[in-house]
Amino acid sequence: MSTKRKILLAEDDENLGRLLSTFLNAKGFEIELVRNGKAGYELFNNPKYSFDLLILDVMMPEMDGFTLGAEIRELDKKIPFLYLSAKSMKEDKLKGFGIGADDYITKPFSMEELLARIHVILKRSQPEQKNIQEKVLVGKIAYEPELSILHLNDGEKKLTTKENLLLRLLVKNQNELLDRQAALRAVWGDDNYFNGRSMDVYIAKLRKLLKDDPNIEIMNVHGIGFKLLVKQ
Amino acid sequence: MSTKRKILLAEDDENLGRLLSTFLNAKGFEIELVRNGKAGYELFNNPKYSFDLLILDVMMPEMDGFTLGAEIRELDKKIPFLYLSAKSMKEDKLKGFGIGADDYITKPFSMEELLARIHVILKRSQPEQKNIQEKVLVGKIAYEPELSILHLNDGEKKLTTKENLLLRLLVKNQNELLDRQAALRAVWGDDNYFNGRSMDVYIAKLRKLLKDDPNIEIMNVHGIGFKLLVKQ
DNA sequence: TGTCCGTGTTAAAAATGGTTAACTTTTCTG
DNA sequence: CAGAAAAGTTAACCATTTTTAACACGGACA
Repeated sequence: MSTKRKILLAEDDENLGRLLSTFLNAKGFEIELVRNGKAGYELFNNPKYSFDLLILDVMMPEMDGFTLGAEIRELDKKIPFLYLSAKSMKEDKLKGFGIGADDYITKPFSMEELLARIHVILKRSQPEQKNIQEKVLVGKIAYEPELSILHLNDGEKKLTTKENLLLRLLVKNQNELLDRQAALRAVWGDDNYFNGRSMDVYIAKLRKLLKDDPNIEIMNVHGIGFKLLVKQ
Repeated sequence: MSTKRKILLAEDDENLGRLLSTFLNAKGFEIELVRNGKAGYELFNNPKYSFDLLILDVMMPEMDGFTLGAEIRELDKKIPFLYLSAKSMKEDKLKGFGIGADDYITKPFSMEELLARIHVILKRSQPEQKNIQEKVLVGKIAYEPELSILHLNDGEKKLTTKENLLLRLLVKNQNELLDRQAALRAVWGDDNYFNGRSMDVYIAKLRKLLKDDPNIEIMNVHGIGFKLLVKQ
């Protein structure tokens, strides 16, 4: 659905840099790591790159984080950035916020807290383009997940909540395996036997609906899950 | 230019409450102070008030800050709130962010830092000014929640108390899910069976009124709640 | 090759929701 | 204060959605 968020990480401590980079990568972000302020500025300025968020260490060689943040803020009034710093004094924090930072995290911190704070910032800074209009094409069939509508040959079909949740998952994993248990937890909240049977019923319903396009098939992978196949 | 920002402060510590209240007041905010979670919920829910930001203590009598935050988040997906807490453990912070808080500040903290963080939050959450104003446009229909008036094609319609409370909630969560139980508690005070049926009756009434604009739809999410869809 | 387990399918049961109208309570007004 | 009007609740009935049951089938594997 949504593309990967890109983060510019400026951190001179090799270990911390690698650690953060790996962690955030595993959490679904794309990370560019630089080791000093100057490199950070140049990468930010490089038109080949564009970022959703910057994470800046305060104490760095070449150019410190405060200076870097200030220069970047002059170039871009909106781009969110946060500071990581061992400097926990009130004055430093206020300086950071004064420059226009969105957060100021003092070391040591937990990775999870950093992640939570990143999510807060991204949530608030994304233009909240509620894409209610969004239409996806599944083979020849138009599908509007937000509105739970499937455009079939003989008119629109309004999907029920469960039909919609399940189809959305399948579509998200188009041509890839959708794990049975994962789907159950996502749609039914729990993967017990009865919910499993319920899901099988819904798979049958969706198959009937999707018969509209002969190139679509919901394939079962015995004991593992389902795969929404869209040929050619 | 812009009117004073309104903050709901829920803090049971008399001293801290007074201190914060005075400080933020001096900084140009309008503060409503309550001394426990229940009072906070009621004030937030009171249609005579509307806030730009909530500051919640975590440990409070009657209803703790985590519960309060969670209940409020069900009623309003957008309103920013932050926690103040003596609990500095990672798990508590993550719980706070998990509920949907915009920040989690551990005591003791400096007033200036709090102020800086408030500004960050307000800066980022301003654009989409979702807070209900004098007049809101729901699709093509003008709605004045303060006056309980809906401007329809064939003149004004004065809403009843319940109609207005329910519509106001739906509008606040435009295009997002409004949880059934949360709505019941907010409008009827209790989510028993009969109130549920009553609400269904009111949903029907609102649907009839909103038929004026064919792009508006109150969608049911089976067993979960309702969603006011405004297509465009 | 027979037996288990997971899946396909259909039908019926159960739960939830939509709507209308009767009924009760509250508010207004002469 | 009585009666009417408005608001809100409950009841009844029907529709839709979801779950459960029943039976059939087919692949995996001893």
